[in-house]
Amino acid sequence: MSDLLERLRGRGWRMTAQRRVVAEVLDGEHVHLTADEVHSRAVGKLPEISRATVYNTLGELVSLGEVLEVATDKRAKRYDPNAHRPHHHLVCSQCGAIRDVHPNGNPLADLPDAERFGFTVSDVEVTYRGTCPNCAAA
Amino acid sequence: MSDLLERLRGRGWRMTAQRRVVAEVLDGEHVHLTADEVHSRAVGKLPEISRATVYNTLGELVSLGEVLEVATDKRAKRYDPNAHRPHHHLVCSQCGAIRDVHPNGNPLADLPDAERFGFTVSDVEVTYRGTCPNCAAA
DNA sequence: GCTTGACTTAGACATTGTCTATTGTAGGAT
DNA sequence: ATCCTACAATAGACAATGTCTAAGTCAAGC
Ligand SMILES: [Mn+2]
Ligand SMILES: [Mn+2]
Ligand SMILES: [Zn+2]
Ligand SMILES: [Zn+2]
Repeated sequence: MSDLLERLRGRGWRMTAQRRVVAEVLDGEHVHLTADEVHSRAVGKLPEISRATVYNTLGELVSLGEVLEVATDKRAKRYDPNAHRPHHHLVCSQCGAIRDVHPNGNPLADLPDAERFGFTVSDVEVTYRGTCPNCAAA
Repeated sequence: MSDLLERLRGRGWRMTAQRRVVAEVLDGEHVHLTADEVHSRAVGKLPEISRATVYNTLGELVSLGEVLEVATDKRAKRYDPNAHRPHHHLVCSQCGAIRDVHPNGNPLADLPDAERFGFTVSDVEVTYRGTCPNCAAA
């Protein structure tokens, strides 16, 4: 995720301790944290960071296209740093675990013209739901 | 939607004015209202109905499988009375208009085993995004 | 090292959702 | 028809999530 920091510097971002910490927290695979989860973890690394800064930074990262907002959970938005490799999500209905998945085919092509109601369709989001191995064992 | 009221009576529901009004508000095609939108419209028909009752009634309808919660909008849950005919959604990114759509194929079959991480996958939700004819004209 | 405008902060406020204690009533019993 | 009572509705407190503002701070260019 240091390449992210590079890109952001290139876009004129001031590199503050807060932004570095948010970027660190978002680093990794299958990361889909809520804003307050990002805040908690950020506080672990930089105790004085505020909620407002976390919300601001996440909002900026989304505007820049470096992070995606996903709605897999019907309560809070989740923030996904895996913005540069298109993918969908598989969610455990019991524990909420989320994995990135790459289905075959192109779901966009499966929407017939007759079902488009004159819309220009540009994007599709697929959420699979089920039970993860951990929850199935229990 | 009077068949809905019949089914609910069959399930032991007391028929109150409030529940009738919520059912009326949810009647129709392509209806995907937030709880507070349901409340506003219900107030138009029965001014003294409370927010709590609307939330309670919607929650019960969801538990009974008569209404679906959908997460097409990343802020509030939306309530969909079209629970008995499986479908997906097409959303205008600008004005938020939502249409029910029926894509070809079975997206569940498009998720390879290697991409299931040991989950038992039971359901899939597809959200198409684009621009509606109204917003395109403006 | 200054300066300055971008950044951070605390906390108020807004929206969405949940819960409880009290009051009301639908629908069966009489 | 009236009474009873368990179920339902209500007001409003509380919780969770998200937005905004005014004031203080500091990264980065000079
Ligand atoms: Mn993801
Ligand atoms: Mn629908
Ligand atoms: Zn699980
Ligand atoms: Zn539109």
